[in-house]
Amino acid sequence: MPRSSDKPALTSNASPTVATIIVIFAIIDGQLQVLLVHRSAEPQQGMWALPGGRWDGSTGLEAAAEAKLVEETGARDLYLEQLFTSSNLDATQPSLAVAYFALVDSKLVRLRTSEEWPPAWHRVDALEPLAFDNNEVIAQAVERVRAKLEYTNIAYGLLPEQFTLRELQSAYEAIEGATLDRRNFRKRMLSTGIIEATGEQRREGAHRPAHLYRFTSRQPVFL
Amino acid sequence: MPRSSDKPALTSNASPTVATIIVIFAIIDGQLQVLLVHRSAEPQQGMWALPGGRWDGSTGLEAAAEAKLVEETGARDLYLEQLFTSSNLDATQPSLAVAYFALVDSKLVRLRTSEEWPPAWHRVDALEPLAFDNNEVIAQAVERVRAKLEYTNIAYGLLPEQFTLRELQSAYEAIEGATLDRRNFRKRMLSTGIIEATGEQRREGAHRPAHLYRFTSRQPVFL
DNA sequence: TCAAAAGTGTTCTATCTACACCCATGT
DNA sequence: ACATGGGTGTAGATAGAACACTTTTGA
Repeated sequence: MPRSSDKPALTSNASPTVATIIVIFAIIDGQLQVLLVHRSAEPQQGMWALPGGRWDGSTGLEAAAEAKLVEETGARDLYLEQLFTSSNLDATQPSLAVAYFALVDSKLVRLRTSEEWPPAWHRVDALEPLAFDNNEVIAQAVERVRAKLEYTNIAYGLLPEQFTLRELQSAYEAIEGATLDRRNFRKRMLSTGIIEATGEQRREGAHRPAHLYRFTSRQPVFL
Repeated sequence: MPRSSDKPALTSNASPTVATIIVIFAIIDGQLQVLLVHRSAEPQQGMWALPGGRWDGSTGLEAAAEAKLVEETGARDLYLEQLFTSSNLDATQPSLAVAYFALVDSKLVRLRTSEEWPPAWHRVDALEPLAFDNNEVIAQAVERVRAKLEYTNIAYGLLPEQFTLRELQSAYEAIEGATLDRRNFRKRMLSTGIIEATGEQRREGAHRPAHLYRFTSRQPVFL
């Protein structure tokens, strides 16, 4: 889908640089957190920033974002969705950033630890000022995830194959930033049909064991 | 927001070309229609396509899209929103297309007519095969507009400053592709508070005059 | 037997849906 | 007076919100 004009292209003064950046979410310690890297080079050296990198055009955009995601998390087959594209005018040359967001199961993630400042999880509700307009990008991503939680099954990206209803509810509560009623939550989840019981249970601790559930589909589904 | 990686950029093999394309919607003859241009040059010469053009980097992306919109419609201050960005792998060089959609009041539009094949409105529910993946882009735009109609005031983009409830309802019906109950529609619109009576009426034809309404806000508002 | 989390139903409220008649005007 | 579209209210159904006690287990 290149140009679709009926007119010849304008002469470009400088070739734009294109970057992909990713907002990677996980639920950690019952909190919605985002993965940030430490900038070791100018500009904005020393600040925390979203992972990303220059797009070299050798693959599709989404494939490039996915590669970056795998590089940072070691995990595959995660939920990945495009957010938006922004252009930057104050740079010396035209540049674009295509932002994505991803949902990962924190238990599957293995972060790089070799560097002096390794990537780290940060709570979205208490972020320091980040490089570029990354705070704004994250805010938009959070908004999108919150909205989609209501009418899609995207929570599957945050949870393992099997999970208890309590774990699912905790994920919802972390993202919505509110506590939910256990009975109503259960009714809602089961009535929409996005999850189903596996028949198995999990015993842990001095209390009644919890039934395990799975998502009926691990593809994006609208309700 | 250029690169936000902690690593040096990869060497790019070719500079990507970036294009903006716009899905321009209007309600015409009670139908949701989209503005298409005729491709006079290869590739895809002779096919209908979405208006767009190469981004030269001299302005922001959205400003470029807006300029194209003004060029095609002659109208200003319209609703414009980014849809998504797609990359094209089969082109000889890397390319990106950033798609936008716009809502315009058909009465304000003055199309160019000088060319042999001037731009023309086409019904979205009966589109022929278009250039590139434009059919898919339009389908996504329609879906987005339908969804946003439910929980935002974006319909203001399609209507003049003042309008009757019947006109507003017709716009909703054209987009949703369904007929609505007059009484329920009125209650819903007024209870959400997105519109208000102007106090004026409009007489036309041998029947009771209709009250006129306006949107309480002509900025994007979520309900 | 106690502590700790899992599991379960009912009532109330608000919202949405369906539906039919009178009103103001121009011809 | 009649044809045309504008304007209005109510009753039933549905969905969401509030709310407390019993069950199962390990220690």
